Amino acid sequence: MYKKEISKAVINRLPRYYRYLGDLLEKDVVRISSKELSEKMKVTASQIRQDLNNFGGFGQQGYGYNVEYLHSEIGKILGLDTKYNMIIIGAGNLGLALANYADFERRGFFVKCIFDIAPSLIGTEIRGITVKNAEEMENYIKMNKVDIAAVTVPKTKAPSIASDLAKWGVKGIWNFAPTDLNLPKDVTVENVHLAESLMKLSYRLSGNDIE
Amino acid sequence: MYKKEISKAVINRLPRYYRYLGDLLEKDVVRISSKELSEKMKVTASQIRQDLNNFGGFGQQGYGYNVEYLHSEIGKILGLDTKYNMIIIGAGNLGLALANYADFERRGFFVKCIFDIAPSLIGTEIRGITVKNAEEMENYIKMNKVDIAAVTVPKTKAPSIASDLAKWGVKGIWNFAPTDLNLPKDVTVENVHLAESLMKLSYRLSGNDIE
DNA sequence: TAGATTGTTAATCGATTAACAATC
DNA sequence: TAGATTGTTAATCGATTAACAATC
Repeated sequence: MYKKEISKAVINRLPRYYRYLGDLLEKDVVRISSKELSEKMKVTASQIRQDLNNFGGFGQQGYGYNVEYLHSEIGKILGLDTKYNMIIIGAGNLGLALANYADFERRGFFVKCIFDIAPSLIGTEIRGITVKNAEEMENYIKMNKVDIAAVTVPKTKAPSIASDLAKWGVKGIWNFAPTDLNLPKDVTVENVHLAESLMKLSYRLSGNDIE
Repeated sequence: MYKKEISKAVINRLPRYYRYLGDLLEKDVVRISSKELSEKMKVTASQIRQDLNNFGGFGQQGYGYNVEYLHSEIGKILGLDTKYNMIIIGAGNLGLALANYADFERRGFFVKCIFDIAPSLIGTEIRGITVKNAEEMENYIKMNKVDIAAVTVPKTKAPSIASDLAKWGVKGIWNFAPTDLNLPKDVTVENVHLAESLMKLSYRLSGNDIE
């Protein structure tokens, strides 16, 4: 079956729709029109309808969208109906921050363990998640299903660790190191480049932005 | 003087150019052509030249670009020739991770202090940065120049804290809370939505992506 | 000078918005 | 039924790529 390729711009917006619909759900809102949602989200109603119709007709003429249904459907599109096993490489503050963020579990992302090389950290525990010796990583990955590895190691170490992860079968890399990872194309890399985010803020503060 | 508005897509790419040029600089590369750079970065040479020419002609026909000069010019465009005073709101793991990331200082972002409400954290120190009582925040901001506030507090508290920050004169908010902040338009908000980043990864892993 | 590579214009491609017929 | 709002096509807008004259 031919599947029309969905543009990256659309995908990037889906999590935000999901978040707004989740918030509405919590407020027990039952239905919402693209117009109302567009006003809350500060986008055009047209864009919302276009985006959603990439995946199917989730609404009803004259009524709008059922919040709970749409929320759940977008969740499925995003793959949030699946459980993912995640490991964290690097038990620095960032690694620990991710391990501590219990909210990921609510979305189906389960942190199974953390790997580090520092003897002082190995064996410690955080929210029941053990810090293991990085030397055990290969074996662990081969013996357990690991869907996602969050890489929070220094820039210099990230590329080789990522290659290893890919070699050992990890298909999803959540990369926090300030470098690009060139991996086989069956491996998905999602980057979080904090320094670059801060530079964008800096640009807009600096007055080089529209005056 | 009329200044052509620079598209957001271009701005988003600048930090990445800056990073690649910084890496080249460290390797003592003196010159680079748009073609070579495009191959490294996996973009088109045309795009690089278009992007740069939004800001002026940094290159030289027949030669290419001087790495050091271009790096420095992009740094200026991004406002990295300025010093920014930053505070962090929330001394959780994420707040501490940011405080610990000394690399920001190299780019001109100086973390002056952290604010929290937990008595157990107040008064502690990290890399010489003190955790202060959140009640002192208003006074601190009014007495000191604070350019950027990194908000790493829970979703429920973020909007009101951000409003306060704006009211007290902070013009740059680096928001890590999973919510949108609606602030006066003279306040710049840069969001880091980790959960949304993870959902994008999930989407691509889930097989809803192009098969 | 000849070769290389930019800066820039023109062509293409894709994404967003507008409009409206379909229909609940 | 009449009104509302979707799904979808068409129009517009913007961003990317291609091409090439300018020039180092």
